[in-house]
Amino acid sequence: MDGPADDTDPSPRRAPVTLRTIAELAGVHVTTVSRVLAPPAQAVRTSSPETAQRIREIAADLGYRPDPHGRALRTNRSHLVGVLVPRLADLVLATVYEGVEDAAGRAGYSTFVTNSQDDVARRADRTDMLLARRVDGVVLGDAPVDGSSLGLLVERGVPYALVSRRAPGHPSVTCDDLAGGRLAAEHLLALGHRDVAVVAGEPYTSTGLDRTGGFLAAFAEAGHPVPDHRVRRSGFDVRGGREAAEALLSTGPLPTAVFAVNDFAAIGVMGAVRDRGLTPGREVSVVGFNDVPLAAELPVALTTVRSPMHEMGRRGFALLLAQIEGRPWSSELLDPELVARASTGPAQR
Amino acid sequence: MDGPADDTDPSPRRAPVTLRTIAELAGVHVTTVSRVLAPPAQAVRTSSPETAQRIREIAADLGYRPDPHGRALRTNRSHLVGVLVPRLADLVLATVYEGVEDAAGRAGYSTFVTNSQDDVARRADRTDMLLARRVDGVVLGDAPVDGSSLGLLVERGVPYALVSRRAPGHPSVTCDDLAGGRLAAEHLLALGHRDVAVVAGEPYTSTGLDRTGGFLAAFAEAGHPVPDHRVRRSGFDVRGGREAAEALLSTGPLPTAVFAVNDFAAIGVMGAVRDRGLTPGREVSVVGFNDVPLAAELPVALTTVRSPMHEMGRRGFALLLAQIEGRPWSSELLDPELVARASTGPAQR
DNA sequence: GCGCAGTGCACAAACGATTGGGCGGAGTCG
DNA sequence: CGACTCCGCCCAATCGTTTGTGCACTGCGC
Repeated sequence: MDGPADDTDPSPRRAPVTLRTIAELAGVHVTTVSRVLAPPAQAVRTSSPETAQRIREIAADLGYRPDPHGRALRTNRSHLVGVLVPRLADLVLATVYEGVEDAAGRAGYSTFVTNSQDDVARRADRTDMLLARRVDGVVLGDAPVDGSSLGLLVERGVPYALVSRRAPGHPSVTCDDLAGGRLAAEHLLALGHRDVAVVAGEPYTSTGLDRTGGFLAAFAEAGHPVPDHRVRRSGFDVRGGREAAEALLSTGPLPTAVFAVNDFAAIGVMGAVRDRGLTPGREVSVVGFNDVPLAAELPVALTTVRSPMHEMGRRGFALLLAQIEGRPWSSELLDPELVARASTGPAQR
Repeated sequence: MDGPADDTDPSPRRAPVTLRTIAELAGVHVTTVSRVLAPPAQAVRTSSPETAQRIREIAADLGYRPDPHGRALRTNRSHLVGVLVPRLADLVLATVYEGVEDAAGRAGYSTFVTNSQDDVARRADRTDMLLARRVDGVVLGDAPVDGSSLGLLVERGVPYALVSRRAPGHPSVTCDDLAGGRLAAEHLLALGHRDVAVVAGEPYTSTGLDRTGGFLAAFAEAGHPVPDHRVRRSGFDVRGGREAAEALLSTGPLPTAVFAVNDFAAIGVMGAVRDRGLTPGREVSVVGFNDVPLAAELPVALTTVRSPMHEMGRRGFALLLAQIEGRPWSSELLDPELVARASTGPAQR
């Protein structure tokens, strides 16, 4: 269709502008240029105002951008961070990543993001790739709750921060999922629901565990413990939610409400509910988690617990940066918020 | 919660292993090591089998990974490519990106991905950032159909490839969207639909334009031209589809079918249909585009035109790589495929 | 007039990898 | 036995940046 570029190459990748280019034009040594152009913070041995001004003008004219490889080689700082997520096609993690990238960009860092697919071998492989790229640190959005898989990083002394999923003893920024589970429970309790079921997510994730845990604790404390057979593990996607819901809805009496630990799983639950000729929010209430934009737009708008996904990403990067720069830091727990919509209503019996 | 790391730093980021480390252990010069470890393709001036073997063993033992910065500095090749997408939180582009990353990884490249938000200023800013990082090329998933915004790349002589959206005269790998629009039209025509509407996407994208164009052409050729007021631009997300559908459904007689150029927009259309007390697939048929995984899982499974998103990403990278390596290349058009589901049925009057 | 401090630069050595060139030694051939 | 070839390896320069140190000059105080 287009064919190879003809050989009268229009722009032969013109010679890059380096410190030396500028130094020659300004009639000074590269050292001087380097010092002038360095961030003001470390401005020792400064030049005369006129020289500095002249150098800055030339640099701006030529559109000088320091070569990150030269810099990295010399300083042993790549200004690169790796980001590991289960799947980028998962809207939740994609949003978290946007937050990471946002904060990283502001701090002069670039990010590599890659999918681990929640697979042990692949995670190791991708981590290895990131380290080979000499990243300054790693943001992990896919950590299993037992903290396994962190060994390689710890061993190499590479800073890391967990986001979305936490693991005890490791730096993390997560949503307060226990509190979030409770919010969902309190909402359903207030609506009169006593006989409920939980689509609990993957048991190796703190998100699944904590949200389920908070929910169950609140029901137990209210005097309505949820029996084990009403709790079922699931994937975090639509199919996972649907499958779990089908199992939960087909055994014994119908629960009056279902809590799914993820919005997409909740969408799957609604599908299963509808398949049985029922309407979400009437015969069976459904609560999700995360409040993805889609949730508000569904035919039956989804009641859900909003988690600050973007914010988690931003703070996760900040936590990582604090470690990289040797500043004090601490893990964070961000507040969830209940958003009541049409998919929940008074318990019907 | 965790506090700063205590000062008995467990692993002081142990000294990295370089060519010199290996050379000293093997009792040879770094040059020799470098040549032994270079990809076999350029194996000139090779060493004796014994030396090579010894070097390779030491390298493997020490887990040597060449420093990409040193290499980039010397070779002027960073093995880095940039990827620009409108939004990573858009499942379609996230999937395309997975394809790019997949192919890039196999070829020894790493990728920076970043959101342009379809905003001119932001796109320029992000492109600039990518160039500052010295990428070897750029994959563009957000190109406007008029090819504007490509100036900076052309001017700098940086190779690029368009994916998902094409622009005449620029290298691209896209779905044959014209054919895809026709597929949707033929499906509806076969079901007896004559009075249809189109949710057309953004007019600055080839995806919106071509899918709409193919659809309209097929209806016109069948003798049932679609009047202008039945075609409405829209965003590519649920909200955009819903808004466009509300406008289309509220003027004049109800169309018997709606074609949305994107699955999420189609979900919005289904929401609007339902809001009017109608059922998708009965009173109003709905066709989407892309076949995202969610489409099959919806309460009313969505009829849609499948586009090879992952494949587009992989081939897009291959197209870029061919340019980087100076091999011949050409743009590609991948075949779409109709997937009929419950959201379409015979025309009802 | 001399010493001294301070200013404004320059010099040079790294960081890790690649690569053209050179140099001994062994093998080949006449 | 000498010349030539080729093998196997080393030398040194280079990419662009940062940074510790040194040097010349100015101006000041005594």
